Amino acid sequence: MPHELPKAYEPGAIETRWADYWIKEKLFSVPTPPPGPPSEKTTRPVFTLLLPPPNVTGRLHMGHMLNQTQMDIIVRWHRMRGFTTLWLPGTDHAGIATQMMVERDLAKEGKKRRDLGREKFIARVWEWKKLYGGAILDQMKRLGASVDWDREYFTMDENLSHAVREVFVRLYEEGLIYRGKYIVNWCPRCETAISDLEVKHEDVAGKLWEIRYPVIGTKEFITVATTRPETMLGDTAIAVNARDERYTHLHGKKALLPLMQREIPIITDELAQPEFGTGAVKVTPAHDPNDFQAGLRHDLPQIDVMDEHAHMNANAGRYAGLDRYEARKRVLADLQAQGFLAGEKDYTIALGKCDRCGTVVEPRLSEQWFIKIKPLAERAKEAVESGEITIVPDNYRTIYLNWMNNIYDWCISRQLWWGHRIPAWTCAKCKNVMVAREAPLTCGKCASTELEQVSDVLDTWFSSGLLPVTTLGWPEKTRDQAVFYPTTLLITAYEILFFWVARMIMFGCHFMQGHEQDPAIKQASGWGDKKDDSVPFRQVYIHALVRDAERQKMSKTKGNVVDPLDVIERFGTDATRFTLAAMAAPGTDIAFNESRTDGYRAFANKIWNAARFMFMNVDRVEPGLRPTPADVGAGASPVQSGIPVFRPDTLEDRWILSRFNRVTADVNDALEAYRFHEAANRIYDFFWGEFCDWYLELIKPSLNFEEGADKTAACAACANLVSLFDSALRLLHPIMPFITEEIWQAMYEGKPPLKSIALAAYPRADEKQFDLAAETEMAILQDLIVSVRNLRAELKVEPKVKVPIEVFAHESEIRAMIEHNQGAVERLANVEKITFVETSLANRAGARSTARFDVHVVYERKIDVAAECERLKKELEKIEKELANNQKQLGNEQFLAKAPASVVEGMKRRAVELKSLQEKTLGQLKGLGGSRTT
RNA sequence: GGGCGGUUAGCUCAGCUGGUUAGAGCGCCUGCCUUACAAGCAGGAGGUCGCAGGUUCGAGUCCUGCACUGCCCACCA
Repeated sequence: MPHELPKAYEPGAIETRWADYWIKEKLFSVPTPPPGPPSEKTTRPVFTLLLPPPNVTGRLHMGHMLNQTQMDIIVRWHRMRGFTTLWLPGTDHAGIATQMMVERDLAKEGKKRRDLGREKFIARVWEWKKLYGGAILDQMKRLGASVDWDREYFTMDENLSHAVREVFVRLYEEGLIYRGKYIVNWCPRCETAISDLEVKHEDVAGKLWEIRYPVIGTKEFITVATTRPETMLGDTAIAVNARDERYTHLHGKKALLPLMQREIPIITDELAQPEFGTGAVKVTPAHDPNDFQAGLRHDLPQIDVMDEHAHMNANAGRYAGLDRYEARKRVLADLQAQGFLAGEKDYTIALGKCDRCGTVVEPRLSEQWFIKIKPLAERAKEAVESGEITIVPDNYRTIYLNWMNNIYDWCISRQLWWGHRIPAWTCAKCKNVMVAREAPLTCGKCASTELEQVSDVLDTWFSSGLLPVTTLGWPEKTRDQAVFYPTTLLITAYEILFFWVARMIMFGCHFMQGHEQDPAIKQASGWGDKKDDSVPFRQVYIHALVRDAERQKMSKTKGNVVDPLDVIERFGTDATRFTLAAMAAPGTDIAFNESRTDGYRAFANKIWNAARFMFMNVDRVEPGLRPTPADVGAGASPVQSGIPVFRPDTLEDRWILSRFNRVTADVNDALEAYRFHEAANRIYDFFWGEFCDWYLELIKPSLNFEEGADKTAACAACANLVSLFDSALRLLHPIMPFITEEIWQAMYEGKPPLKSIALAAYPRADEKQFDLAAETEMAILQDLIVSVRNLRAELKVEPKVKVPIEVFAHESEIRAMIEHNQGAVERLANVEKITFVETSLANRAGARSTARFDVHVVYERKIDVAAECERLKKELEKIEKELANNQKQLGNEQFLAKAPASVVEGMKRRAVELKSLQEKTLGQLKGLGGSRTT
């Protein structure tokens, strides 16, 4: 074994080397399972996971890293447990986001996209994509994400685009896609419609203005309130509530719109609520969704007073050309001057802003394409209600269902250039619009050949919502689909629960329903009995957001973005992954804290040095020893797979074997429930706190031929050490893939039985290896050693001085056990000699007692008597407080009657212990000449 | 306006279905370069679990109210 390893672990070179190796060897590629009769290989369980596709021109941030770390842990874990494991990577063309970046780039040259024209602009975006696209995938490689790189996709790949067109046409034919002129959210900067989800509301201090409209034929005015006075230029009515008696006399009358001198009717409509403001409301059908609906009810004209830049247009009369806010100022000034402004109040408004660029969104009347969402939502709701899809943690289930219940039609058209173009054509002559799979040659209505494709593209989420079906070959019926659909799991952040997860469920259920596999394909794939399932995945795990150390959301504008690559550079990928795993308790956001990562870098170093220890000793004792290929990869029980079988002989062997199996059980359970922090912490505590701190220390004499150990014993210790180390590495591998691979490969001196530890079997707990007796005995031994160390510190014994101790064992078995492990006590507690005595040592100074033994360090104390008295008093106080509590409980008949026997029993045992401790501490205090003051 | 979280040691966080003495990492204090590891080892200090009630033999854990804090959803002028 290679013992010439550097003393400190340097992750950088090692990590990039293995990352490259995994890719070069195509270790994580999953070819389509071969046709033919099912073989053992093809009947293994399948695990499929779709990577939430990052934006093609994006850069890795902490959120990605958390997301990918969790996925990689789950994926590696499944792979090691023998699943056929497919993790599908890809990138999203990210319509608006990418277009914005290129526009910004163009702006540096002083150009706008319209200067280039559509075709040239798109060519430029593709260039940009070539240049910057996929950078994030390279970054993923650095994380060790074990995806199938041979199946990488891009949402604008030809096959995916084809599927998108097919979906559009089908939905249109089913009447689920329609086109119409409605009020949509319009971003004047992006010059496109955006969906409700892409609008972020923000409470800002605004004003509520009251405007008086003269009622024609009277001397009265009717006063309305508005937060957007500039839209009054497009008013086509005033509404009052029919129940509102204040306005009964005005029903049917007309008002004169100030500034525009237009006559508008006073109508009655539920839109106006008597409780609010003056009870009268201006109706602007072209600029407000509610007014729009009211307009339809009353057949009101729609007067659009703004253009796509939110500048006033010709309909705004002399305000034409002004920006909306400039127009607002002028309108207000004019109203004021003419005496129509009745009041101004402070008012908090929820201002809608474009999710992408932050520009204030303007409700705008325009021709758009929509998906009739309710029919799709029904099935998507059912899929979750029925448990076909489970959402973890389950509070997101409610959130999801709520959203589905209150869903509105989805505006899918965007006035952008970058994206999937809508497969619809307009006839230049008769304006007929045709939706088709391929460009039609002639107009279906007037036979004209002057047809032009609709210029809009689709919302990015339209294509990403289809990924589970399209990446596996839909609309064809492929073997991949038969095998891998439905995917098993989706891991994502809650931010995109509605944007993406909900849409995938809607689309997946809709398009896979009845998309029965050709029986021949099913049969040939060897997966024939798979239930026909339309859901895109069976489980969704929602994880938290990564925030900065101050819990702030990371954002570029705040400048508090932690660059994961920077962290990786300084601490290593393994340590960074471990940090994210260890902090990822379900439910709460993660405040990323570098000091934790620093701690886990130390953990990696600890593992490294434990490995060095192993290599050094094996080399010295039995250089030929190395793991044997025996069971690697077969899913054999832990500790026994792949290595010289672990043969417990000594107490520490039995103990560590038992502990390993318990930890293994816990880790598997934790991963099953996505309790990453628990899995990580269990391994950490085991490896450092038990394996390194105790086991390695305890086997040193055997390895060094001390305390009567002969060659056989030394070899046995080496074999067990190698065995256990191999298992521990496999247990840790999903979280820290690099260091485990490095050490594992080194153990096999470059000739491993498998190409990678990633393909080896994951440890499984064997309950037969649980050894309660060994754990109990070991606990006593540890307790004894710690007690002596404790006493040494109190007595201020020089570190190098070995001291004699006296031990009174309360039971003969305990005495025998301690005698048997005498060497360990002497070494680990720096003890010269152990003398067993037959009477209690409790009242002596420099003594300590537990339920199982009393121990006394024989040393002439040079202690500060006063300080020691203080300590004892404090100790006593604590004991007595607990005792009082304890006695109270035990004196309570209700408790005795109702509490489970084991609890009562424990309480009684504790009472005895506490009383004896109290007595002994008092004795010590007296021995020191102290008295109790409490 | 609805809904959902959080509040535990100086800092960052664990604590699953209520049960004997509430844990970890970092930081802090004391002492050690003990031939795997000073990125280490040994020992230690530090918490009335946000506040107030309630349920229970028993509450950090369950219920109610309050306070502070964060987030999501929402077409009311």
